[in-house]
Amino acid sequence: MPEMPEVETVRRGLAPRLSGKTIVAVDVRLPRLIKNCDRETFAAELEGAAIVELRRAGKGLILELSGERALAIHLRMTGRLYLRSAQEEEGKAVRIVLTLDSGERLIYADVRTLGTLHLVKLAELASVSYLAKLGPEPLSAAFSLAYLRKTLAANRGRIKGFLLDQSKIAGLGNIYVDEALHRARIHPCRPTADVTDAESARLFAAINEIIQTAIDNRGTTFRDYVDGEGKKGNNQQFLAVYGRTDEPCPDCGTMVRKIVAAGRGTHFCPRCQPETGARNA
DNA sequence: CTTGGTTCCTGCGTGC
DNA sequence: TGCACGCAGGAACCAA
Repeated sequence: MPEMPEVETVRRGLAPRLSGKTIVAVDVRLPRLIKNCDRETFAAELEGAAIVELRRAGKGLILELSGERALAIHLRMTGRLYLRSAQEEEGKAVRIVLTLDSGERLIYADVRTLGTLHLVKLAELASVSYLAKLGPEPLSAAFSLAYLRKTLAANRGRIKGFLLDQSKIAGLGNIYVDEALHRARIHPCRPTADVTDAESARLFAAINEIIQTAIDNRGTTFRDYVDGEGKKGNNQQFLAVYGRTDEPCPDCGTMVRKIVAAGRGTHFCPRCQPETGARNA
């Protein structure tokens, strides 16, 4: 499940290897992944296009092309974007292949086929729904403690759903939300409006630390994620609660519990993250 | 306006 | 050993 650190790792790996190359052939094997045009238009517009750069916005990848075009790619759950030489095997569940003038192939693979591709004019990138309403990103200047406090106070839901909402904070997904809440010692079902100043300060630091560590470790491979070279991440060994149901909390030894919150599997330590939140005040 | 529930999709783990 | 079933979850969509 690629979140911001995984998508950023893919971007960093691929960007220097894609810049300046030209797409010479397009092989669309699953057209339904292309959301805003048919496969013929997709192929016709991409063939001959040069790659200017690869950018990222939240969990989205944006391949900026010559001719004021852009290809927006969202990996969703099991999407993979990686480069293969002409000789290498293409891998499994390959859905779209872009062959470059170097002979390399930029491969989009996706087991569960929930990923999306939008080919748009550069000026119309904001019309891609998931790019239109992104909040500030962790580690950016726009993501400040003041912003977090103000937005938490204005929201009426619970903290787990709030942190998953890309319009509030861009780039967090289920793994890093659980990890950040654990580090901040906040119960996932806590109403956002009840979060104290001390807790919001802990949460602010936790989000930035968790995301920075995950980027440093080239992302978390829980099941499917691989980087632009097809390699797994290293961050999974540093997870405290995600995927560790009934294992001891690394901080206190209490067994990690799993519940459903905001419709997602949610992992937390009942001792470090008590329901009231008053214990650590 | 907000927020919660449902749906999409397929491989894998579980249990009988 | 084989098979049915539930689960994984980001975002669109709909309903209240």
